[in-house]
Amino acid sequence: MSDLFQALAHPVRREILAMLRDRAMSAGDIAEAFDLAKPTLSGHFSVLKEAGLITAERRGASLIYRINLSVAEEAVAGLMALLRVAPGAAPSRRRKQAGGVR
Amino acid sequence: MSDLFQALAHPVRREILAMLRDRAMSAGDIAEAFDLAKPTLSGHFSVLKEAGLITAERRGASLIYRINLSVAEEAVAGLMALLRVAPGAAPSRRRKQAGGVR
DNA sequence: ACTATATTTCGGTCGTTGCCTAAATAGCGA
DNA sequence: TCGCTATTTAGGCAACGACCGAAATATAGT
Repeated sequence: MSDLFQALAHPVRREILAMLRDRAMSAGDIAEAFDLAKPTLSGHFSVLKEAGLITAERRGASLIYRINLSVAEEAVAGLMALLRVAPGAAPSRRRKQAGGVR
Repeated sequence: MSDLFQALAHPVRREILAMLRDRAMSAGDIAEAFDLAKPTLSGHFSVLKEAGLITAERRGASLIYRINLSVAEEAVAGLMALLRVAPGAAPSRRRKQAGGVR
């Protein structure tokens, strides 16, 4: 779970996930979308793969990356569980929350 | 949005949010739950407050922290939008995803 | 005004992350 | 096998984040 949030913490990695959400792409194609060196992107791929958010498949000389939907959903579910917010929750209908201090 | 994910990236901060989800607590009370120095926790509070995830209210010499549900929901909504996963989504009913590479 | 309590701000250390260039690896076609 | 393309690994450096102890600030009570 911690790896998941860690992976999601970097804007470039989130953008990569958003791109892969549309379609599978090669490392090179993804890299072209950013103004960063290829090795830097490769490092980001590594973090995402380690977290399980993406998978790689070799196709010729290229590596095709795809998003792993089940893990992505796990991330969302984990965050919802942590904050205990309902899915389609409207502007917070004030679920029961113990007074605590006040 | 980036501040939100950044704030959620640290396990201690996530735990703080989970605690505050139950009830509002003073800085000291929260600090007691961790084996960390007070200044360290104070730094975490600062990050969470900056992200809008918590708010502080002074009560005597103490500072009472509360979670900000609407921002918490915004975080969940943001993650769902990024990954485009449905809320109660079962084990991924394979939404349409362009073939892209194959 | 002084003291005690609660919390933050300050200054510094240390490990990690993000980025780069250069070099290594992997696959493919001639 | 050689050469070409695609991508990763290695090495190094600057910036950042997390942590601590000490000092500063804020509030309340005496």
